[in-house]
Amino acid sequence: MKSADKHRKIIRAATKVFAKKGFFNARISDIAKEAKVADGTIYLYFKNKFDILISVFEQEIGKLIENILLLLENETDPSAQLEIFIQRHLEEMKKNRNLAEVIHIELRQTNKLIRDYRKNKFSEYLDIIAKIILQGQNEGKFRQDINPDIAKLMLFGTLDEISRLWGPGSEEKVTVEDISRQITAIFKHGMLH
Amino acid sequence: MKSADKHRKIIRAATKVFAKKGFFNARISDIAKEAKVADGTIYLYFKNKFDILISVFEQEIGKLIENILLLLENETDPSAQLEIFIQRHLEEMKKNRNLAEVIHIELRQTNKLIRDYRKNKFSEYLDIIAKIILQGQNEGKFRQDINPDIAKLMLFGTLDEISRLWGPGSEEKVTVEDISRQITAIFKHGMLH
DNA sequence: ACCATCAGAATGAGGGCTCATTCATTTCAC
DNA sequence: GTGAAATGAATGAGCCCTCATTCTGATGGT
Repeated sequence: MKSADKHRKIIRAATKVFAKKGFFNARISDIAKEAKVADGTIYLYFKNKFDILISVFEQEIGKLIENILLLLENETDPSAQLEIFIQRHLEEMKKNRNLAEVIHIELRQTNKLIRDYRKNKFSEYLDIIAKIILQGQNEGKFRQDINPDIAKLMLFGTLDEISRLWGPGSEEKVTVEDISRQITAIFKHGMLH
Repeated sequence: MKSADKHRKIIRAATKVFAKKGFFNARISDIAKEAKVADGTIYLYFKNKFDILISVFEQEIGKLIENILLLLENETDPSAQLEIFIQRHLEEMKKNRNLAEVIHIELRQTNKLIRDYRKNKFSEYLDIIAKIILQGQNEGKFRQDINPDIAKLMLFGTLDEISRLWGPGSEEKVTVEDISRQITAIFKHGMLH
């Protein structure tokens, strides 16, 4: 039986290998070895190397989207929702470094190839932010002159860059809470006195 | 004579090719063809393919640093300096898409390889931001509880993500001025009313 | 002015290696 | 016993870099 279990096992292995070596330096045999299957087996579950990357991303970001949406349900204030989003994203990136690396490096490296795909799953993630901001504007809590589509990119860019703090070769002891607080503060109130 | 001219020519060609295809998909022969030299000639000027990337990055970001520092000299107010930085960065990325792509993709893709280098040249760029913020704090204009090293990452992350708006496959008509104004506003005053 | 000599710049064909992918064979589940 | 699943050795396409060779133009001897 082609098991969903094995499918997952390969994805998990691939995430690890991609994170460690980058897509282009990752060998199929590395992934196979990590997943404890034969090279050929991978091709029973995936079309090609690139298809593995897509699947990794879909799987991981999908889980994150679900998780965040669930958390947001219990909170109606857009300002608080923003804080939740920020904290949850950073938490996940700190915990799941492999995902952070894959988003950080691979999402960009393969930008040109992945674009169509990105239009689906990744923008779904970004749109969570945009919706929160729009909601805030409708409730008169956020400034009207902000373009949610710009702001969502600002926030994601911020988070993505910040999450490198927990990447390899960083001795940072900064906590997610501290950073979340700071980012949230700047986004809400700005840097000026 | 090994001419500096040819060196530049190869760098220019490489920038173009890297931007278009990404580092790993760029062929030495592509670069050679674009530069109108023989494949072998490239190895008279560069150690290897990766060395070309380093040089491209060094060259381009170096010019940008010089240029921005010059502009900042004429302005003492940190708040205005921030605005200048933001606008100049985005202007450059819009004008010089090749550089934008190289920063965007390669800086990340080759993160692991380039790290030593990054500690030098790239952080020099980031430190311009940090210094402005510190200055603002010393003058009592920016909030004291902001960590300049976090804020610099926020701003760079923001700008880097935003500059994708002018990347290939975007029909955006947004102007640099509009976006600069918006980003500056959020950074200074935040999103709340 | 002319040519011989030469240093070193430029060339580009192809060696040699690295993988992504395939497929003949084996193993396994029922 | 049969067909699906798994295997991993074999394949071959692709490309970085080398190096034997050619080209260029500067120098100096006559």
